Amino acid sequence: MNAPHARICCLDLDTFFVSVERLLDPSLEGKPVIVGGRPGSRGVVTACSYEVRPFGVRSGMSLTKAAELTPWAVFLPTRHDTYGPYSKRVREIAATYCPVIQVASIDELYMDFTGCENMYRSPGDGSDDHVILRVLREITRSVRQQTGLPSSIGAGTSKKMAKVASGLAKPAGVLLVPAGLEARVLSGLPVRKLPGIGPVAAGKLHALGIETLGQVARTPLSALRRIFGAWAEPVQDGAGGRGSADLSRDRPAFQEHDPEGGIVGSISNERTFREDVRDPSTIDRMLCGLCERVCWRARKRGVRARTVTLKLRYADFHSISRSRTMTPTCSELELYPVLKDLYVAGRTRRVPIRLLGVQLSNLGFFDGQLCLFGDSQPLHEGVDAIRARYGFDAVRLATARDPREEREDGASRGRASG
DNA sequence: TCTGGGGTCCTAGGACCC
DNA sequence: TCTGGGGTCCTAGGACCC
Repeated sequence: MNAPHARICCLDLDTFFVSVERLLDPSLEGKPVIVGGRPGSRGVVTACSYEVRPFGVRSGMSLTKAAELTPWAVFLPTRHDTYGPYSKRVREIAATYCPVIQVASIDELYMDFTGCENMYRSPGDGSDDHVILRVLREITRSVRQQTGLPSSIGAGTSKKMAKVASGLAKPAGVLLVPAGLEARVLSGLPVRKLPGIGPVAAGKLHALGIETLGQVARTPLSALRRIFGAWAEPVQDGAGGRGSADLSRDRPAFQEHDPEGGIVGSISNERTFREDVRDPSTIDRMLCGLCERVCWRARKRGVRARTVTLKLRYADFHSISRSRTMTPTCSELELYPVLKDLYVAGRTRRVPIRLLGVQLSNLGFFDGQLCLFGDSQPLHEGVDAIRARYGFDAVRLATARDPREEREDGASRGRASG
């Protein structure tokens, strides 16, 4: 068994959504930019530029809070459809350098350069680690030249080490943690730096006086089990710089650039209302619209679901879910009545509703040629054919249509023709 | 810190079967 | 009829990631 080398690399696009917005509007370059939505809306920061970080703005923070901290920032809506092609292009560039790639998310991918050192060695190169470092710098240069996007790469002996290193390398840097030096790099870092330690676990660790990854590495496993359960060992290994280096073993990552193309275990859509809602017809319309949308996405992927789940969040943020497992389906005509049942069963409080969500899980592939829906098959085929050409909103169930939308449509048509 | 939307995985209890 | 244990499925909730 050969000793491990730092050949697992994590490429992470710096402030990805902001960077794409700047490519599309160069006047944003150098300005404080926050992507997520208008400051008044009920949303969170999905990405923010380095200009606003000294003021405390972070992704995940409410837009209201972000607007308090940096009212002078440029606030942009998140345009998810826009970013995918850039992500795909970066992936293609990485693939020209490395044979083994695992896509982790829209702005993050892993590469395994094990055995590639000699392929890249040129006269005058030093150690194998130096060869890899040179290649990684070349990759970030290529990404910048070919897409305009800044990126950082971390390298280490495991995925977790590479991920942490990429964070330390930002912005626009490359950092390789040589085999054997992991603990030295990690031991002083705050516990939140390790993937898998979130706000809740960090709070429990702090309560025990544990602040750094070095302390986590020295904490008895039994104590960590009480906090992390089944994850205790991977977390402690990670804190010590050990961990999985296998890019193939994990489930194939969800491919966000091609939202309907990946293999996923569930399909869900949820929506927060602009204002908390009591009106039953508004709730009904949202429920129907969400049901249509997840069913449409399932049919596009060729899957049916055995389980449907309704998610409901009250105005006071208390959330519940109600699910039912049944004969596999991807027809809104079958699922909508089930969802209404689940809603009636789950809506036990009189508090207004903040959010509704619908999730399909227990997915299985079906053969598109089979008669799936009985009498309603021609209907679904017709609806989906129209949507394939004109988009989801081209056809809607009557329940999902908002009478106000129709008035607005009419008004805008009136303006356009007048 | 008045908190989006898309996912993944784990836990724990109860039903049901052998 | 009572009792026990193990396995699997379903349901509900929650932590975490980007």
